[in-house]
Amino acid sequence: MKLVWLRNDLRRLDNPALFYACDTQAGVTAVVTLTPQQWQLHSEAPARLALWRDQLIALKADLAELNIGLRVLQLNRFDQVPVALQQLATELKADTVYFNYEYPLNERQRDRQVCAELEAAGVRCLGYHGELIIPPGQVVTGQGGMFKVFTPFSRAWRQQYLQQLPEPLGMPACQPELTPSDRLPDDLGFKALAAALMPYDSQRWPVGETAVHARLNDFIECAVTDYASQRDFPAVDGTSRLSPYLSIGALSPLQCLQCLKVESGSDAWLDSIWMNELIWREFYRHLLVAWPNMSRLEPFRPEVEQRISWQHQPALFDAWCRGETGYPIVDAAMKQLLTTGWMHNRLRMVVASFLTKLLRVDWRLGADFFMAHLIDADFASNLGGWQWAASVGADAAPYFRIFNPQIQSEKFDPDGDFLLHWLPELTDVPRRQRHLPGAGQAMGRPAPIIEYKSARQSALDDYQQRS
DNA sequence: TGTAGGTTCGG
DNA sequence: CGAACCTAC
Repeated sequence: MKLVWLRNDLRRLDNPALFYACDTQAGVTAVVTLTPQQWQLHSEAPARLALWRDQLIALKADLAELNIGLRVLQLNRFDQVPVALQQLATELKADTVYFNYEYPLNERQRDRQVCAELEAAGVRCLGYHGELIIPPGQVVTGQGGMFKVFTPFSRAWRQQYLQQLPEPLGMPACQPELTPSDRLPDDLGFKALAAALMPYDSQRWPVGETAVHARLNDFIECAVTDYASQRDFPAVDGTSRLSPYLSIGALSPLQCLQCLKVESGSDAWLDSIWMNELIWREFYRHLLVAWPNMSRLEPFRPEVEQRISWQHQPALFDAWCRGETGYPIVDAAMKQLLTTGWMHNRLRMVVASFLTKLLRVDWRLGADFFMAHLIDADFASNLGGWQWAASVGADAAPYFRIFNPQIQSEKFDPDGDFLLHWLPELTDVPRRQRHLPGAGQAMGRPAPIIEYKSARQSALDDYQQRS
């Protein structure tokens, strides 16, 4: 018997752990570990957990077609996982546990402890890099170190990719006999965890193999060519909207790239801007592995952060969290996040720049807030993005890159469609004035919590200061 | 994956 | 007077 420990890899196709477990036809049981207390410590977003649950429910049925049963271990913290898995392996007489690596420090430590426990009990542990296209450590500089800048990393990454030409794995082999699942209600026992979950728009984020692959194909066939011109407009559905699926592993990045490559029918996919987004994801994961302090919330460039005096003003942070800064584009973006669990990528940059540069609130608070709310929350990409915005990351934005919320709004939501959708109070404000800080105050919108010009100047003075 | 403030050029 | 371009932050 083989055990497959599923985590954020809820898919049958191109799942190395699952594929190789099924290879031997020795009988396979899948297992998940529920650790609500750990989720809380990690600020796991309730919408993301609900998506994960629903994808797991769909996957359970798909696994049954391969004669693979599902066991659910109800635990609390990571430190309870080793013994629980060892006991299950013993009960099922499993000789091997398969899983796909996760890269944050706590997860890696958990996996090390699990493997130690299992191996002490005579059970083999096999890990795979199913979450990445190219495994960590395989894209390095001439000196053998990790790239600190994206562009050369991207060049080396493409070279590596063309050399190896990895192909996604197919459907795992069907097992001789259905292994028994836990007897669980239809919701797999998640009812007890209701407090940790939040409903999300299941029309926008359908789960299950068919729906997820339909979404991928639809994007690649219809939208990827317009991606470069459309992706920056929050009122337009111009992004792939695949990130939640990548986050829970309903899709692998290799499947995304393969789909792009096959559909393009030429070498055009090599120039696709969208491919860059997949490579950014690889970049930040490689970085997380090469540099453990990233998991500990250390900035990549402490010498820059040292110059910054974070303002500890809870009232300002709270106003940002609630979407009541008085800056329409910032507030509309935050309301989109609070209501739907998702925020358009351009707006993530706008609100992150606003929080770190204009309010000068520590980027860690923003990063934690995003983790707690985003349906596509991703530890590595989130840290990378926030450090980028705060100018303390690898290949960070220059410190003087400060977004002007009003200009961003006028440029990327020229008709104010996005603003109106989330801030209907602005309906009667003349079109041109909707972008202004303080717009709609007569209709109950908040006054601006900071004055842009002076806040920008303070940030410049702060970041610029010689040490 | 920026902005401000300048200059130049054409209508 | 605005668009286009340049440069420092």
